[in-house]
Amino acid sequence: MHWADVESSDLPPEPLIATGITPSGPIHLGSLREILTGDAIRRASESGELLYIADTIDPLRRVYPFLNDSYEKYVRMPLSSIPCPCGSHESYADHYLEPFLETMDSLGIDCSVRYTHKMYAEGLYEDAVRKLIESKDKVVQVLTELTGRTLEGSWYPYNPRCSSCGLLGTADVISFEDPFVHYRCSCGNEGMADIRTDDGKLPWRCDWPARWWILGVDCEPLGKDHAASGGSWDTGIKIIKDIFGTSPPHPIVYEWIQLKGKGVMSSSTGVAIKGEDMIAMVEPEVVRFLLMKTKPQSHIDFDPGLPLLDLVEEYDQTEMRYYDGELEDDQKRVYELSQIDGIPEYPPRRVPYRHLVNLVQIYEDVDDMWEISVGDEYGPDDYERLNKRVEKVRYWIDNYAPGFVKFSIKREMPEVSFDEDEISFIEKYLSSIKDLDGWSDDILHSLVHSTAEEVGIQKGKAFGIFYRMILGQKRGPKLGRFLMQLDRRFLLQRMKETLEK
RNA sequence: GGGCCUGUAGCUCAGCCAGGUAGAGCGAUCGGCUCUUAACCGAUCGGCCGGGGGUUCGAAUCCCCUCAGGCCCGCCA
Repeated sequence: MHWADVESSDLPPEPLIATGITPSGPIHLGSLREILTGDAIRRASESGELLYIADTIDPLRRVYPFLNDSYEKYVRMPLSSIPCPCGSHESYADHYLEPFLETMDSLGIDCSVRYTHKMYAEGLYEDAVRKLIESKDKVVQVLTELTGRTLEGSWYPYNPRCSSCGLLGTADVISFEDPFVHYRCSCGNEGMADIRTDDGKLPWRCDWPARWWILGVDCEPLGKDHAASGGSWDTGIKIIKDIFGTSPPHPIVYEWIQLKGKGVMSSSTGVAIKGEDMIAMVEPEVVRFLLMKTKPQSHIDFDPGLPLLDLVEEYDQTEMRYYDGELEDDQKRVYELSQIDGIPEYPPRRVPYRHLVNLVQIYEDVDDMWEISVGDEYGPDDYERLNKRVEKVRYWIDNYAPGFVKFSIKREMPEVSFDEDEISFIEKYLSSIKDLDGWSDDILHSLVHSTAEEVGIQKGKAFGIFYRMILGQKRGPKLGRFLMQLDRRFLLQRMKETLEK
């Protein structure tokens, strides 16, 4: 049974699944794992709802490396109240959230988005805050017991936001006169926070169980950092049981995704691939595939370089086998859970990604590529799919491909020279193919061998001639196939030109 | 010190939850083809399932112990 089906069998038929993020920086593939894990569970359940809770009231922790120094003054201010870094979004939080929400949409994730600053502003937290404040001693006891630390005397299960400086966590609570929390801020301001509004927030360890209680959460994927003993998951369980009197959600602990050779993905260190980047380099189905085929508790070493091609190829192959009926149940399920918008009625035909890496560098224009190279083998229905994949391949080549896969056809004769042997090779080869009717990969390829033998030069040298003449570099794509992709007149013309020099 | 996860073919992993003849992809080798790469097709090679013990007619799978690796564990989230 697929992991998503196993997990959902432990849940009520219509579970409420919650996941969340603090949008303090670019949102990366690791966060995609959280929401996609939730999405898989939702799909595996008969029906149910998936929530994406953006912790927008959370304060900016520090000036991250990707921010400029002007953000110093916003440290400790809620992300929803900080100006957008680029100026075109409503807030700092939206700046990072918006592209990610678009990515989630492209991935076919059906969820409703909640913003914690709005949840507080709408008064959703009122009862929870009151309960926690009234049970303060009990809360302190839980946190002390489970975390093994002692809380400061000034600790309070509610952090007011100072009405003067706008910062969170800088005020000491003096008293609670329902529904107002009286506080004194380190900036000198004294004020009152209304727990029915977003005048303040709960500290994380209280906020999390409060959410479960308020929303009635049945299931929540959580990163392994939360799951460590004495962590916020442990304390959350105890708080929801003892203070709110209900049960905690069913947890699904997921492992981190590492960037091959660079360590764990993390927004704050910049070791990360943004969600947007993922769907820019491969189809969204492939992104889902990566996460659906891997159990949440296994860590993933993601390598966006050459191994990315293996991933795409594996997806294509799984897809073909799905329609051939060759897949085992689990693999079938992986394929189904990887789809964006239902399972295609007919098997989608895709030009192999690996092959496109070459074609894309030969043809600037997709229509030329279609016309000259792939159109014969594929039908009109495949054109749109090709077009999309070509965009992905281009993005990959520009951003993640290793240098040796890159080349460009030189429209003008490159600055290269050839010795006598090479010239006579070109002459012989040219005269062989000039009047040849049936060009094919094999013929062009084996002709290189036979011609090289006739002229008496090394074969490696013979192959190199073409790359130097056409690409201006020593190596290039597999030759027979490559020459076939070129415009025939261009190839002949280039060879003649070389001889004339 | 505590927690979670992972050790299965050269590499990446599936199989473990519901015990019943050890799998896939990639790589390698060979052939197709006197044949560069990052293509294709076919075949072959490759593993006392980290180690030890237990349960069982039977263990990669369940239980206990052990070794190795990864990550997490002040506050905050």
